[in-house]
Amino acid sequence: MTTITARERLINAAIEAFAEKGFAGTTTRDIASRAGMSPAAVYVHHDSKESLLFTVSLNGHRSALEVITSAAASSSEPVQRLRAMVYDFSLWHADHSRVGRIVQYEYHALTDEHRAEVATYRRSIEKAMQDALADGVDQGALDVDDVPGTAFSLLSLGVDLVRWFEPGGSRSGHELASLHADLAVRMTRPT
Amino acid sequence: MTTITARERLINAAIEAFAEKGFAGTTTRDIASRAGMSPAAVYVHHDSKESLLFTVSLNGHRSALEVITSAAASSSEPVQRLRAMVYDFSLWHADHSRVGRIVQYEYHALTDEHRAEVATYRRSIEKAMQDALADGVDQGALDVDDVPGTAFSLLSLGVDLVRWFEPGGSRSGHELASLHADLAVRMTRPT
DNA sequence: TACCGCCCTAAGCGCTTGCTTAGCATGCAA
DNA sequence: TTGCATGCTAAGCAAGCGCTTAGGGCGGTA
Repeated sequence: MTTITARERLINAAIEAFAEKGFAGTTTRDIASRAGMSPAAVYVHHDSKESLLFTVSLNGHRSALEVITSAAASSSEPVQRLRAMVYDFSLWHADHSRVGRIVQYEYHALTDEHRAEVATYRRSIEKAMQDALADGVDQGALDVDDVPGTAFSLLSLGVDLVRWFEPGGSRSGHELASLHADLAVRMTRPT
Repeated sequence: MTTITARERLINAAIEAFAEKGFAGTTTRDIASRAGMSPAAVYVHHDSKESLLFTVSLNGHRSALEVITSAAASSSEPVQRLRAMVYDFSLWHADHSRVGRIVQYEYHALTDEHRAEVATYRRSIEKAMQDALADGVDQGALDVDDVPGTAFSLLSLGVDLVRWFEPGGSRSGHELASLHADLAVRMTRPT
């Protein structure tokens, strides 16, 4: 059986609140009441509002990196691998649009130290996509003029989902992930 | 000669502040001091903090719509027109990354009435891109499976620039706009 | 000199903020 | 029964918030 600790309940409450109102627009009282606790309870389990943000952001970055890394390892055939990476990365952003919104839009609200720590994950994500494109070009399976720029653009498609995606909307996460994967193949298809 | 009124100075200060710290994270005292005025001066020229945001957001939406509309009118040849639209839209987001950030990320901070007003501009922008793709398909010059989805994805490339673009960075707005235009052509190229 | 209209500010009001402090209830060990 | 650790809260502090009020300074007209 899974027990949710008070600490985790507060983290889940913070995810809801930060995604809905932004970090600066969220009060610690709001987080506490979403978790069904008193305002002081936040500080029993967490150091500060910013450390709650860091926890959410760090977990989110780790999760996103893991998704794209395991997609990269799923195949050695360049087109199939690219498909899997774009599909899974976009699907992650649809399935975790609230965490994703915090990861992307509250990045600047982290302290300098915390932002630096999280930045290493971002670079790893970019590198994974660049490596997949470069390898595909080397193997002659993909045609890409600007590897870093194309890699960044492919990630942008997924990241931008968090700006507007809502579960239950007119398009499912799977549909959007398929669309992005198709576009990725078109973008890198040899003539 | 161009005179900048106190009202405009406050708007420019608000653009700086909102883009840097977000709407909720910005104080009216910060806006006033950036404009070299006292805190009370904000309310001499503007009704509220939110009405300042609305002014910035509305101007930004109008400007972006104008850019993509005139690009759409620049050519009747589908590939050239698509290139122009993607290029200009992305370049606008690079050149106006601070206003663009406010337009995109503070959309939810508007009042319901103001958000509804601004939403009409967003729909017009999406429609312009969809129409350009649909017309290109009709003329047989473009191959697009999912017109609304592809249109949205092309706009995403430009919009996502505001998340990270800084003038003086490693890539210029023109370089990024060229990249996006190239990718757009690849995405819609017939086999 | 007297007056007006325009811009702007000093001061502050009522409220909310992140966070702290002091202490209470519960359960377990001896 | 006593002692103590654990997990929480009531109350509140200093600071900062959006916004208002009352009035000062100044250029132009007469």
